[in-house]
Amino acid sequence: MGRPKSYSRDAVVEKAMSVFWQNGYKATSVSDIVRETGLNTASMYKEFGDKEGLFSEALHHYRDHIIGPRYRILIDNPNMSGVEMFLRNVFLGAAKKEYKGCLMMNHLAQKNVIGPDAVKQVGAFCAEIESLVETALFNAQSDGEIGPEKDVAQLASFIVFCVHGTVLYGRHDEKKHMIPKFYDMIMQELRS
Amino acid sequence: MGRPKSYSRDAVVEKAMSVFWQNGYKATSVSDIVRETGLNTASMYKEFGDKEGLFSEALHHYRDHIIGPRYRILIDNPNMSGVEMFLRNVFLGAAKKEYKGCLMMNHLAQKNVIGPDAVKQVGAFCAEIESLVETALFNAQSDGEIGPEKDVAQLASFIVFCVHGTVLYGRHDEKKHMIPKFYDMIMQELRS
DNA sequence: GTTTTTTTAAAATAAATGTTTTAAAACGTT
DNA sequence: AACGTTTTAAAACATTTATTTTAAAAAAAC
Repeated sequence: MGRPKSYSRDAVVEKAMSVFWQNGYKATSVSDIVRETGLNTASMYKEFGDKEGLFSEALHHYRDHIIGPRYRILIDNPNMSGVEMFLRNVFLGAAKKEYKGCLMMNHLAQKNVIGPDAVKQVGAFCAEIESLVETALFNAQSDGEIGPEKDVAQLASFIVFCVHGTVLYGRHDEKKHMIPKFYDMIMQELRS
Repeated sequence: MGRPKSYSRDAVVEKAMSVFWQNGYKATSVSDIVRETGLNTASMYKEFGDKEGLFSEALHHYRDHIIGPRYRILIDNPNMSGVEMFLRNVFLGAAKKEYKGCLMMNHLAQKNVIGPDAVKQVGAFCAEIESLVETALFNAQSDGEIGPEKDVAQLASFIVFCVHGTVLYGRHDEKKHMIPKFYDMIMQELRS
């Protein structure tokens, strides 16, 4: 049934994700993408509809393959030790990341530049991760691992902010020394 | 001699800075700028040469009017109390900022998108503020206000990272609760 | 081997964007 | 009021960018 594709959809999406991650949506042209991925322009439109469709796939890929696995540990362990493992993993992993920041968070302030679908996707993602952390903290509170007087929702957003806004967003990756400090700070805050 | 300008250069630069700050260099078109500033296209090219020239002026304005005054306190007091006043000022001021992040830091990872002059400007700015903090910390060390065993250069970059990467970069401005926490964390780190 | 289906390469189109030009309007100077 | 200079408005131009079209190439199905 027809000529087979000469490209791998997954490989294209992954490469496109890298480019979008590196430059941002608006600063990435379709030409950039076809150059970097080797994908043919027509094939790109056939496969993804338009530039935003590909960006949307890139966001999915990011969620499923880059950030998702990091949160997996928190899904499997929605409790204090899950939070601790999650943070240790993220804070240590931050040093070896290729690109800077969180692809989603990087586009959070660009609602007028990325399309409405992407805006929704980013919003849903933020709500999702915050909820994950919140649930784990809530359970930790039930288990008596963090004080009953703590504002769990507030702590959750604080943690998400630190993780995505600062550590994943480590533009200054040469300054790795701050990473264990943030880890200590958060754990101290949780335990105090 | 000749028709006087109907615009104020300063007002134009300030408005342009806002737009660049809000959208980023690449996602801001010259049309956006002339619409927002009311400046005539030809006047813009006469006055600033090209888009990058205007961006460069915007960076200068940001440095001189937005960030500069924040660091003034550190220039006038290159010592421990200067650091403390500076941090308090920045951390409290962060809540009321109109736009998100540091205009310079926002473009740090966009070396291929902004022109070479702007890249230099951003680099110089980063070196400059780091040096300011470092000098103050060095003096604080001489004064015996922070321990002699502290790595002052490391602390300086940590502080700059926190201030610009996190607090000024407060995309999540609804989560203001973390601001005093960062302040406490840094002061505690300095004093411990 | 012909047909059928789909990909691909390259050119074509259309819109946005950066920049320049042209001529008219505005103002100070004489 | 005429002159010289500069701004301004609008159109023109060139380039980039997103998207579509066209026809040739490639492989599967019959």
